[in-house]
Amino acid sequence: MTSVIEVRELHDWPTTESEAVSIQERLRSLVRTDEQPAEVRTAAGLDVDYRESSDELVAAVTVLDVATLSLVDSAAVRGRAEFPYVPGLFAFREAPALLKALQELRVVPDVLVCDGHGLAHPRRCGLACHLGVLTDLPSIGVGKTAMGHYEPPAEPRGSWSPVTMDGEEVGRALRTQTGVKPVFVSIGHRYTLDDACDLVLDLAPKYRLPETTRSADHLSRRS
DNA sequence: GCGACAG
DNA sequence: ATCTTGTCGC
Repeated sequence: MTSVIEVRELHDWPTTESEAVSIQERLRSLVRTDEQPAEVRTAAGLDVDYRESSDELVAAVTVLDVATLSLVDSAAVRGRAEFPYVPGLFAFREAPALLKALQELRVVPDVLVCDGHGLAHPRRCGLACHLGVLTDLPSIGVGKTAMGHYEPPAEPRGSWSPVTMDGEEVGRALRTQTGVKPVFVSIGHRYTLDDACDLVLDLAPKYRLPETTRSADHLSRRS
């Protein structure tokens, strides 16, 4: 059974934190920020649910039609966290199972909407960058809490403010619902920040989190 | 040296 | 991530 999504073998599995850091520095050099898909008709949501023992997990991917937010495809796989949770190395914990789930899809989504950050990361290589580079698919990160500094955006839906790290703009705090805490959007791979924010607003017409994330979260909990 | 630090 | 009550609103 061959996958429609090919996962590139760009690195060995790290044994230590310093090996993981080296891998991120190399993956970072492969991130493309100068491209944008001509047309984004479908978007994938990715999320992981942890079970007892905290290293048993279920990774879920859902693919939604952006115009209608209806479900086009989905996949869920059980797995095991292969790395401890270390801030900054989060991707090594969740990416393996998420990549397996992506390989079970029957359609190739136009963009991956990841539950975590992309360039808004100490080494500018968060989960969304890992998944984007390893699949070579466009990707963005949508985090629920900030990494970096920001001022709260204005109250109306659609308002945003820059998120900075080391004086550099790495993402945006985006208000998806008026009067509700913002989400934190950053680039993963082959996408622009302006378009990422437009996409997240399209995907979040009613709730704070995009429907991609919500549907993947629901699927992971039921699988 | 200490705090902060996605999920 | 997860542990947790009641409450408000559709």
